[in-house]
Amino acid sequence: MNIMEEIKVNIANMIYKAIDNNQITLDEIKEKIEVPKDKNNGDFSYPCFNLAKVLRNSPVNIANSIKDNIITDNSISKVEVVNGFLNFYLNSDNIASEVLKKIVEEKENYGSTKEGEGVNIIVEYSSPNIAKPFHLGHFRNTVLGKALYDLYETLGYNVTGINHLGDWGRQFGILIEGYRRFKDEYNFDKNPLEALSDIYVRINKIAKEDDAVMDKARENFKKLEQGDEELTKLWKYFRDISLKEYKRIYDILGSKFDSYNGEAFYNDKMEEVIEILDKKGVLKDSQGAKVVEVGNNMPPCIVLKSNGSTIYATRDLAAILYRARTYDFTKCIYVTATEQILHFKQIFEVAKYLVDEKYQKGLVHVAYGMIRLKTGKMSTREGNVIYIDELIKEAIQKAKDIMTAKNPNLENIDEVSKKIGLGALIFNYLKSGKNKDIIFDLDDTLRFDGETGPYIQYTYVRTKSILEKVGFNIEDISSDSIDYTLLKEKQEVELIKELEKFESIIRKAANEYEPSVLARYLIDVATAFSRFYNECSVANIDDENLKKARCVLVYATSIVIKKGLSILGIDSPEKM
RNA sequence: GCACCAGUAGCUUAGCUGGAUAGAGCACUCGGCUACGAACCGAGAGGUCGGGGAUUCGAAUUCCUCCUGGUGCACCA
Repeated sequence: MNIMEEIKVNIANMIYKAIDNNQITLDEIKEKIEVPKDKNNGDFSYPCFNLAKVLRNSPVNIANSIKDNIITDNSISKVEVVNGFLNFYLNSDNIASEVLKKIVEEKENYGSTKEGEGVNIIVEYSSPNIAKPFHLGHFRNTVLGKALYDLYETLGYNVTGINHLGDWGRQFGILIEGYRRFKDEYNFDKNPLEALSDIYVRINKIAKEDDAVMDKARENFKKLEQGDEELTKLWKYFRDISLKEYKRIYDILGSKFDSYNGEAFYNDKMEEVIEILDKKGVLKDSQGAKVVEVGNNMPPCIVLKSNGSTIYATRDLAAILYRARTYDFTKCIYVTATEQILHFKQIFEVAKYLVDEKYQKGLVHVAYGMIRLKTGKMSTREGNVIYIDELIKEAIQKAKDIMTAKNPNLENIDEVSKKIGLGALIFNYLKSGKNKDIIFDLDDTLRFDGETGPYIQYTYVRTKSILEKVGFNIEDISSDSIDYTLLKEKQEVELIKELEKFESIIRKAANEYEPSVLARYLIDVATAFSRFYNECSVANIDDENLKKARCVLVYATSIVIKKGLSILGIDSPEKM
């Protein structure tokens, strides 16, 4: 339990004793205690309105009576009654030393816990359909999934990242058809993925108007599924080209995968799924296809198409079975766009028949909003997309331009501009809730001021800059020798309270599958530090004891920012 | 038509297990570099929390209804 949580429990106990009425339980009190939005109303607040009925008295009288009877310890500096709220002000001396001692002791491990030890979690993310270049949609997915991966890992879980490549399906029948027709028109040595994608766009246009082409595509895929040698070779070629290009981008983004087993991997694992479903008697014929009813106003889940072919749902079901056996997961998280909500609802229902309840209940779909252009939805087939490669290049170039203007003598300017450019890009896609659709706007995406990645990175650079100037080294200090009660300025206390939240923020972000919680928190930390920085000098003061205490505070801030950004997939440069 | 998501300041948004004056950032106006880095900080202006009803001592938050936008609704993934 972290520091504030302990204090909250403590306060609940004090109120419980002060009320001394057996109609109110300790848990009820604890549940009602809240953190006031306005800091002027204290650190914790207990609204007394709901007591009015039980105690047959006015909220204000009740609050006053609690205030008169309460016995506080030295963690509380003041109790006040305002409009029926009982407000508690904490003794900041205690918090300062508890928080900073903890950070000095734990260093880079601050914020990490072991609560997930021995628990297996799968995060399936990125999962691009191969033969298509990486675009903004993939980017949002990849960045979100990577953050979830790291959030759970920080909480001690044993996390497995799976890239469920879209490397199977009728689209390959189409692509093969296109490749046969147009391959001679392209230079596959130079930019193979671009060539493939162009072919894919072209053949799709033709297939749209010519049913014969679509029939041919279906036939191709059917053959591929049956293991046709020539087609398998082609398929492997497409896959290799694509994966090579994706891995280049994953490397840039710092995302890690423990498995690239995509849909094709399950080609020989679907038969068992069909058998199990059949044995359980839930497989039904419907208009020539084999389906499983899932109820709840949902259309049935198609498991075999009327031509006997499998479908993506079949592969996802095979994956659930395989993963339950292979990874013994407690949670299996799927990161995809909102369009697939129905699909996952369906297969999660069907999973009831395949795996134990433990696994079925652990299936989680994390859906995120679409990224659209001002002109409408992105579509590879329509050739109307933002390619991530180009966007990254633009971001890095802009960072470099700014740095050559502001800090022309910086060493490693290329390396740093890469970190800043990517920081801006990644942060932009993680800072708001995942449910929100995003309408792409280049100027907005590449902002560097205000609530952005570079703002937080800049704050980190300032912490390092101070520590460098005073020659601070964490290894040299012993925490006991430092008087943290000297940190009394408003800005110091606020900053310390922000740093204290780190662990509970990580937990909240993970529980809600919402990295934006962490992203927004880092803005708060950076803002609190900037205010401190503006008001409280560290290097230029005479009081050596105060200087030491402030140095630790600066150090502690640097730890939290660097680690927080790293979870989001953003590097912290030492200088910029 | 049915289901899910979203609608908060000019723009991007936080707050949504009900609590005190709805917080930020961008843009705008004003102030702060002979300063540990101004990619910063402070102040100001800007809000019918999509509309209407209900529940409640109290609603941006819960419920109902309507409007707008997005997405999905059987052999694509």
